[in-house]
Amino acid sequence: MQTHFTIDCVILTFDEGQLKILLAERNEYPYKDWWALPGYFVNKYEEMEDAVARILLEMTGLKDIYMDQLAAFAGVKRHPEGRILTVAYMALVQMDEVKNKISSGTAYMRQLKWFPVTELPDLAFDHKEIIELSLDRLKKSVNYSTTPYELLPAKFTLTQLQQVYEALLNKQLDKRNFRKKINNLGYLKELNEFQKGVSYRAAKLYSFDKKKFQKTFGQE
Amino acid sequence: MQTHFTIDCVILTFDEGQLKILLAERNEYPYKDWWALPGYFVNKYEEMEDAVARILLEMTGLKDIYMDQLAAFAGVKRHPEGRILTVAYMALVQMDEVKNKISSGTAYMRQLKWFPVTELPDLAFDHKEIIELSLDRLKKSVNYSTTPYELLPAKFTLTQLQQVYEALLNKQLDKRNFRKKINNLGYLKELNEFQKGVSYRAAKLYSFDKKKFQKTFGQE
DNA sequence: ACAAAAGTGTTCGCAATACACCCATGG
DNA sequence: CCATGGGTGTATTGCGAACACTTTTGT
Repeated sequence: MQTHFTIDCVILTFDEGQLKILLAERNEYPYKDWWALPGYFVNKYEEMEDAVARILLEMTGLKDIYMDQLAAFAGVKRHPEGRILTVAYMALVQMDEVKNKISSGTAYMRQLKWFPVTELPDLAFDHKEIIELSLDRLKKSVNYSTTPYELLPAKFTLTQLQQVYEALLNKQLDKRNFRKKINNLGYLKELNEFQKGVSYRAAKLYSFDKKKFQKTFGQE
Repeated sequence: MQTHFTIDCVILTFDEGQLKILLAERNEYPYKDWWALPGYFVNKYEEMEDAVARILLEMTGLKDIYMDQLAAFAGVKRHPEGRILTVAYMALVQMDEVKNKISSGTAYMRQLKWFPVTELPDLAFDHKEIIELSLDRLKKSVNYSTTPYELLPAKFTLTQLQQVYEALLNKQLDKRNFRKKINNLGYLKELNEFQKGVSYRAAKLYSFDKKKFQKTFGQE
């Protein structure tokens, strides 16, 4: 009547025009040497939310990141020792904020690496399925949530925003239509600042006004 | 590192113009005499999906019903014996098909009863939260899924369909606009049959063409 | 001057909304 | 003949989709 209980973390970011996911190379059986989602066991007297934060920190070095529950996976045959129930959580992070903080503080994995979601390696357990579910969920959330802005730095160009949309929706968008739509959203602030360090016309920077978003959407 | 593991079932139907949920009166501590979602423990070597079907059958007498995973709930303090992780599943059923089959085959609960979701009793554990999550999820699915038709008998009137939409969305809809929209969906079949036993003009019956729905929506 | 990406408007069709009356039936 | 719900159309508005050229900047 009891089961082992783990948390797995789907950590996504946007980098080099692509959605990327953070994977760990396992250093333990089963699936030694395979790539897998960062995850570990929940402690006996630990609240699930606390476990999520702890495991995220131990496995990746990241903290203070909001994680959303995806689903529970509980195949009896997932692991030779018997059922391991895992609850998958998903987080969106900004590459700039995170890239120097990533570190695996555990011997249970050998290294961490970002993979474009379009070029995933073979994955341990049912982790491929978990990732696909998370991408599906994200796709549905693009137009109703803060999803795109969680993947971008605080100041971003409209082209970057469009690339995020395109990566999430997995299709190309028309530039003029996209910008028209974005203009009507009402929760983007046009800054008087421009992109730097590019060898072509610098784009204007925008920021996301979370308060306005919540007012117009009534929470989310 | 191990946890108790249960399944809880959110079973919804549409009856007397209202969304209703099937609840069980507990006959065991903790929360003896409280109303709760039908649910029970998963066996050690049992796949989660099998457990869902078994528990649904044992607790309610229902079988061959598709259940969708909602989420996992795992508060350490939910139960005096320590953590009980529960995975909540949701099903939509048609009252006509189901009303004579409902029976609790377990001493662990005293009776089963349908409650309008707008008039819930006090609930055991965090079951209120689970129900609210399921209603949220349903609301989002109304326009993109077969949700409304799973709650209705095979033949239904447009007014019934509108009532289902209204109950799910929790707001009133305009009759003419609703019917126009429904007409454009393309996956409803107008039958040459009429409502019976009403003391006013009988409404035409319609049926849901699942194949057409899947063709136009590409699965769901 | 060239390469690269920024930025910008119009037209069309569809879908959502608002809104009120007559019709058919059973009792 | 009356009560009850069934059934119907039009005008307006906003949004999504299609579509191509000029401007700015750094090198």
